[in-house]
Amino acid sequence: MLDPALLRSHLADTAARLKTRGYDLDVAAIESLEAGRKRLATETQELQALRNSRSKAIGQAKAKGEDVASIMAEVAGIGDNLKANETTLDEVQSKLSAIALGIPNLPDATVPLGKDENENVEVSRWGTPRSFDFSVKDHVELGERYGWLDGETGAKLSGARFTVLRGQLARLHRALAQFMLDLHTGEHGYTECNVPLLVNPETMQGTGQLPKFEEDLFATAVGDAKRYLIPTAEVSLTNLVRDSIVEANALPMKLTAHTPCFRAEAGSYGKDVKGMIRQHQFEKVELVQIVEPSTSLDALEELTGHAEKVLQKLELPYRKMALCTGDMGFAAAKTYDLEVWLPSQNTWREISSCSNCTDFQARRMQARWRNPATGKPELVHTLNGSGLAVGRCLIAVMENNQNADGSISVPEVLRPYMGGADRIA
RNA sequence: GGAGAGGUGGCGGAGUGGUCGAACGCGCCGGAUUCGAAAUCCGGUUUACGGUUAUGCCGUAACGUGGGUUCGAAUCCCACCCUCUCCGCCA
Repeated sequence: MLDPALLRSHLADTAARLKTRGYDLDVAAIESLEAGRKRLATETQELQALRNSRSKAIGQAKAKGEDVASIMAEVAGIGDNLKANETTLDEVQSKLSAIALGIPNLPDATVPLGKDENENVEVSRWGTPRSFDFSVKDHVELGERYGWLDGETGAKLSGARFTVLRGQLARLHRALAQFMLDLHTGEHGYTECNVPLLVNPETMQGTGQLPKFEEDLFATAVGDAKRYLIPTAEVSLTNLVRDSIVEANALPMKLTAHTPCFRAEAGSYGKDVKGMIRQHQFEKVELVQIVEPSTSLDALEELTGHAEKVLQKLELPYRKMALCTGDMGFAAAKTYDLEVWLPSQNTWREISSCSNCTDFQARRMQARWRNPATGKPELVHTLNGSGLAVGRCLIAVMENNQNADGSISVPEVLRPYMGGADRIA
């Protein structure tokens, strides 16, 4: 959520900034609702003040044993007026808040302007795509060869976009997740968390998935309780500080978790249908930081570096992209994507997305810290990033490390997790 | 699933219809005392929104959530959520 003050006092400017990310703010609707809200709020408060003072007078009169009939008569009509006013005010406020919950974050000033992914800016590149002296296979072919990767059975069990992994490939998948967690906890200072995968609607609203993107989520309903499967551990980790005030010395808070992620992938029909690039269920090691507002831009650089470190240690070539205003996610003020090289597609594919959400999620969550300078609770800034998507990372390792005979070399850093094996076949 | 207890300010904990935004204690902040500290004493110590002759003052709202009764609700009624204890079941 944006600061409501922006919608009251700097509406035109805010609309212009949102326009750069392709969002059309309904300025006229907000102006008229806002005018009504202010008038109704003032009137309601005046009526309440009147009622309170009269009621108090009744109490005092009664205490002295005086007759209260005349005051009672005087106050009789207030209640109905007040109720009508409050009802209308509630309606106006819920309309305003429905609008507010649907407005994306404002882009940071350093974000390149652009309308879609074609205008993202390459910031840096690491490693060199390997040149093969044989014809490269994609991960599906490499995986099916040994019965490691089985999309057909996945479809039998659950439908399209589900995959079964077996044997050495399943182990390599686990090794990747373990390696990532160990790296982030051991060298980058993150605290490992094990978090709920099913969360309530309040939690989903806190990070911005609800109310706008419900169709992207898998939902469950047991009795009257509605819960959603997390599309990313960002949801659970970030909401750890929902409705709380953290002390300054607890910041920055650096959290990581390895979880399955569930995405409905509505609207992506026909995209990446083959293999395990785009699945309804995949695993990810997530990085989240809760920081003091003044440090969040630096924290984004740091957090992105932590994700990059995984790729570097795995010796996978990648490039770092600064997303343009038109391509950023709903909650993000600034985002870097990491794209890994996939030989079979002869292109770069997203494997991590690291965002600074500034106070956007914090405001939705009422997540605050006590600023020693003011002594007051103030909103924190939240950041998140994939470090990394395990399934896509597995694909990248398979394809980049494949040998002419179809075997796959195990990256040095994963060997301890693979019983010392240097290749799987 | 059955039975019971409870949800109040940073924490503990009073408060069962009328100056209750809320006693008291702890914690925290400022001051006094002290060479300094401890102890002691005095004062202060929630948040949001609105208005202001604004480093202050005034109004409104908030005692799990949402409704209801009432001139007036932390207090009474209803529904829901959550926590705890015991029993059952269970990885």
